[in-house]
Amino acid sequence: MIENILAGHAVNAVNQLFNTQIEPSLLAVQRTIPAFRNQGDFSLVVFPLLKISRKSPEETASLIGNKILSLMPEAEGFGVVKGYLNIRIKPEYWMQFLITHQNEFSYGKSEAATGNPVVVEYSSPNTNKPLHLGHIRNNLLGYSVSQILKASGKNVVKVNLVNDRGIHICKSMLAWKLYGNGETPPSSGKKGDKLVGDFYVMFDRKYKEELSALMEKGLTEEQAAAASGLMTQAREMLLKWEARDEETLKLWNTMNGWVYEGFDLTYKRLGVNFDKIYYESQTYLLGKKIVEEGLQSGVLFRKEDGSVWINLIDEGLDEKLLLRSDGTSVYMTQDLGTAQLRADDYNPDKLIYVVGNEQNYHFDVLKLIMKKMGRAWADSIFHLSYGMVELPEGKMKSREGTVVDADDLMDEMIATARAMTEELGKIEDFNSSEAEALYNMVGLGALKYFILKVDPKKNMTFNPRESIDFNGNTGPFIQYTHARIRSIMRKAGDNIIFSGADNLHPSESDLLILLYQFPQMVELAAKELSPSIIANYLFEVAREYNQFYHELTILKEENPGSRSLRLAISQMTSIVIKNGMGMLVPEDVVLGSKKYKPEKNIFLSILRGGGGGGAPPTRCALTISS
RNA sequence: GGCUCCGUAGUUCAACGGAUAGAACGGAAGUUUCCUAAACUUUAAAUACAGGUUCGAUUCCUGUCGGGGCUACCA
Repeated sequence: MIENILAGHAVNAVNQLFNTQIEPSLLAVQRTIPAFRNQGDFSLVVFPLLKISRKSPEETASLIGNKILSLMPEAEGFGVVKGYLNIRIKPEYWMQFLITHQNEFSYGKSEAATGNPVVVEYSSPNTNKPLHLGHIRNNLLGYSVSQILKASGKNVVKVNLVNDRGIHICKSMLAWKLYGNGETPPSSGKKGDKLVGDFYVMFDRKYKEELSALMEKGLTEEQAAAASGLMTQAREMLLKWEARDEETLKLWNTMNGWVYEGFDLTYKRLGVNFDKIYYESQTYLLGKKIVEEGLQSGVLFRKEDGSVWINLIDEGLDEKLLLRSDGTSVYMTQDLGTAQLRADDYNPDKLIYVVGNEQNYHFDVLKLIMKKMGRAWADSIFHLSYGMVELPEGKMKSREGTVVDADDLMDEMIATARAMTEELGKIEDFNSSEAEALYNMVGLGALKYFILKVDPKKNMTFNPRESIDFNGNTGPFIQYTHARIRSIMRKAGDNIIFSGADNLHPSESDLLILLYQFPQMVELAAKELSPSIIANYLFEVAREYNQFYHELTILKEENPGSRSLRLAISQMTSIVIKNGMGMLVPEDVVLGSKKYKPEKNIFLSILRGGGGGGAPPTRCALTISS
């Protein structure tokens, strides 16, 4: 890439001028800021070289500039502002780039994957709670990071961890048994996950009623809890489950099945999917074995009451419980087993966990334990920790009933898209299924883009109204730009072949250089595990394209060289938007597939939602505060 | 209290230690006989505070103030 070529020549120039070999890292090559674009395309900061040159910044820059001009065939001129050397690259270089890549439909995406896989865990919700806004961020991040890693040439395995066992699962089962009257998703008309979630809530309500009744009789809260018949029955059910009681297992399978079916629908709409599902019910025993191993090797210790702990005080942390005094496992126990299983299954380069930042401590501890247990792969554990999602009205709180359900939110986004479209009267010639498809694409595209454009590390505010605006840094703005380009390409006909033009307009070269940088952006996003880098880049591409579109005529351009140049740039822009969007979400969900023949209205060109296959899914239980 | 993350225009987001801190929304003012105006152009507006390191700090370090999270034999 040209930045590296330029840096290489700069190193040589310094060597020849000042007889000093410098590290390329000393030289920062960056895109020239717009204010000085009249001088050059890329800039070199020469301040770090002043000690070597022993000359003024301006003089040093001029000397290097002249030397680079003689060394570098791609350079055609330079300008100097203070310590900044601005190098102009020949237009032919950018045209050649366009000639080479104009019809490369996989531009920016690596075709072949190499190396051991990267395992990305995401989603992992609690099967008692339907997915909410917090999960949406988790799912979108996990899916997108996986796509970005793939695009950068990694083998990626997307995995989900299902929290399908434990006392909380028994609570919803018990409530269904006692009060459910045989209700099923079809009989109630509820989604499976919602139905089970309702019984979980019902257990909690009945339990509290029982407690207050007992406390009215004079028991303390603790006594009441111990005397609770409901809780006793739940515990009994857990014991039965662990003892593989047939009837309990049957109910367990049935109700889990309902939840998975419900989650499946939500996953499908979100457009996420998984390569492998891990179930806690299948990993917690392995976790217990690892605890056993740790006890024998002396890494772990047992307290008098029988509970097992690890001492991490020397590491600046605390003592951490790994097994309860009654021998049952805790959250961490199963994670030890799950991590081991993944290491055995894939021998991965990296084990990425997409989990909210409230669990930072948990993953620090997980990594440390594995290290102390002598697992060489412990260092490959990486917690992709993301911030909370808030609403303009404030935080979601389950107690206050302000949790935004994922399905409801998606419905609302689609409804807003409908209302806005109808208000503008844009699609009067659409049939109903086309219109529905459009609302889906715009509504869901808005939601997904808005959430992914923010740096994962940061807390964010999701503003539904703002997200769906066609003006501004939004998904619909990018979708609209893509639709505009497709419209032009359709009118231009199929074979656009650019072979050269007389000159480059600044709008053309700015856009072209931006397109040129796409692969670098993918690399950066993969390195940082940050979809926001791709999202913000795509916005810039779309903005730049709209400017270009407004400023220059394309189809009606009379100069054939310029016309084909602009068409080829348009073509590449649409490829970059399509491939880039595909690294955020399944691209046909937000940009449409080619199956439609959008003759009557170009909005159809962004139509048609596909959606990936879904699969069943704990870690998200606490992304909302309670 | 301890640990940790974060404080950038009115608001929501950007900025490998580099130029005059970018956008978007909202505010103000414009652009349609022309490939989609769900677009484009112009404009006012910000680095919480105090030190330090550096040729250069929004970025790194220290402290203060303000906010989030964690600190369960919950997950």
